[in-house]
Amino acid sequence: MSRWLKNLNPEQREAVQTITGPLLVLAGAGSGKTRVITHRVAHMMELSIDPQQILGVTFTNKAAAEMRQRLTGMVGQGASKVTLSTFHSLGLHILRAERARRKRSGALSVFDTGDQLSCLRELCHRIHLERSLDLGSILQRISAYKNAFVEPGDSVASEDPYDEAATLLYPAYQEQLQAYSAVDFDDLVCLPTRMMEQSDACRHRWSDRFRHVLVDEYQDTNAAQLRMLRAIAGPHRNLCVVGDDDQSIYGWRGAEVRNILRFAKDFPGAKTVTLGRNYRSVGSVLRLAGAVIARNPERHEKTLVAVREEGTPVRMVVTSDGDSEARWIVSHIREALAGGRRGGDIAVLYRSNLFSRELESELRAEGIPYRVLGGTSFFESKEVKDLVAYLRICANPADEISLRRVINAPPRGIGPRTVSTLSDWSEKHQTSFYQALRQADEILGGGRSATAVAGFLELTDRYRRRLGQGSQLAPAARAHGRAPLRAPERLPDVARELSDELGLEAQIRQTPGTPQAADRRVARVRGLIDGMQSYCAHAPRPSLQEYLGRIALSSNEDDEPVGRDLVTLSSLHGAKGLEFRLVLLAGMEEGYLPHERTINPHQNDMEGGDIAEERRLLYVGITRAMDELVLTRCQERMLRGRPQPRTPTRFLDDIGPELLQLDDLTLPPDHEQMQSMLADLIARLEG
DNA sequence: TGCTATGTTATTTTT
DNA sequence: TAACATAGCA
Repeated sequence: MSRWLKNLNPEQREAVQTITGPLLVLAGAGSGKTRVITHRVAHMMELSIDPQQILGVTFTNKAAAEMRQRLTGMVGQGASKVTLSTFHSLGLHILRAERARRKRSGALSVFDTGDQLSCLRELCHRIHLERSLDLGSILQRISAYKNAFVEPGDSVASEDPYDEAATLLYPAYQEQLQAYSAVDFDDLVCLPTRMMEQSDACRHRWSDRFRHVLVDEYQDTNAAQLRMLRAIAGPHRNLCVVGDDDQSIYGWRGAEVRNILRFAKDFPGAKTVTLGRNYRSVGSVLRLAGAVIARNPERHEKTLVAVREEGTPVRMVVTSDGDSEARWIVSHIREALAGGRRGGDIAVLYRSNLFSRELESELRAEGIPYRVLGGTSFFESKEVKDLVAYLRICANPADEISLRRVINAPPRGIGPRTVSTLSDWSEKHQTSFYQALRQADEILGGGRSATAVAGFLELTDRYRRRLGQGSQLAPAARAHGRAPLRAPERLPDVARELSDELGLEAQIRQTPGTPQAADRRVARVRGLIDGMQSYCAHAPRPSLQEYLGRIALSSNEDDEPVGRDLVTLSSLHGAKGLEFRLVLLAGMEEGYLPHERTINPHQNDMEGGDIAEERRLLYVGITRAMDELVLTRCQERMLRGRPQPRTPTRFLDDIGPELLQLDDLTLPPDHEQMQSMLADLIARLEG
């Protein structure tokens, strides 16, 4: 027997052993999902399957890195031959490879949401579209069109003003991206998929390259991702997907629970393996989870069986207001720490990141070290984006969004007037904004701003050359061998000098705000450069192109060191895939879970709120707990500066005292409690 | 050009 | 309440 089949339960072994044909692994929370994936890959390698032909797809870099680490621990360096990547970096890889084949080697900018919004804002401005429309809602619709493979220009019949705006803007937006040599996150999945669907040769290149495909968190895939998988795995059908429909919490982002519910229909002959034993949580936690999720319709029917002991009962603690709730949570954490629990074993989870503030100040006051998952990402901070924009301009001068972003940052006398003159000219002459900058002198008729533009171009040209990015701008020179490219200098050195020349740090210190805030921002700039340093040290063939693609697709938590003693604060979404000895779920109230906006959706929200998804969110939260779970809620909470009465979440209606031990701190203590308090007091006085 | 005053609006956010 | 954006003013 292959050594990777030992120490697995029968279902896990079944999943690991099934290596050909479509396979659906329904992996309930805590049922050893990652174990199955890594063992399955190791087992395949044991059977002499070429690791280079194995592809593992995840949603986050973190998950991919974790999987790589576990696999390396099992099979050693052979693990590095397996492709473990996110959907988006896989898409970028395919896109680049296919473009290289077609001799289109120019750079690509990867637009994040901020870049997309800037692009849309510019378009709306240009066509004088009503400014009152919320751009995010339009973008959401464009994203939905893309993922449904609606072509730009296809009409979508709808009366909804947002649908109309999106239909109008979608073609213009897509044209704009093309002109910028840019792709957005959706394109990273859709464009390679379309290439594979339209060309048998292309499709077979990739399905031959990856003859075994595994997908993690399949319940979170959207329609385009399904099509991508179909293209790659269609020919050989060696597709194993792992997921749990009960943990689908990204429907609002286009994830289709349907994908996992209908896997057997999409891939006929698929085998299904259900992992139903939970190794994570004590019985009391698991029974509550089961009771909560059982009331959702449309799911793969399954009951998780506890392997562990019953444990202590789950508590519901009720306090009078938000303040006392936060205080109670922190005091409970303090007790747990005093009782020997490590900070790293404790998490407080909440529906909305807003909640972290109250907890943070309370934790700080108590001197308890913590970390906050989520929030604004490192790469979304202004100072980092600015410096990155310069690098993006070096790699891709067509990237108008980056050009506009920093053309006057730091201020160099190129105001909005100048920018719009140049922009109008480029539009009128059907050329790029960059070309307009090149001809600024004639367009503006000389003058101060023309000189400033020339200075800006001189600066970016100089750094572009230093980074060895000049080739696409001067192909002729290269062909004649007249200007041999100097070996590019090291990226971090150049970036540091760029930052110095721009005076970024001095500028940060000048902008209003506390000195600590300025310190943090300066530290982020330095952190960015340090990141380049370590990228250049570790990447096999470092390049500016690759580096930019990487940071565009990376989140802040990717290589964050995890302190063993830090209490974790996280949104329920951010906690998926994690586990903690002690979990506190805060704000178990109507309007908060389910969220107000799910109960009463805005009229510009794309689809009605999905209450079932909110229930799954609670389920995800509950199932993070290993040993102890405490739910909290309060009776009145400050909302938008006003105190609001709060009622308990509907998801815990009819859940009996055998599942949930109610602890209402707003009631006067009863006789028994009074006695124990007195006993405590006496003991303390005597001790 | 840059600052201040005022108004507006509050999810979740793997990439 | 607090953060952010925009408008209007100096």
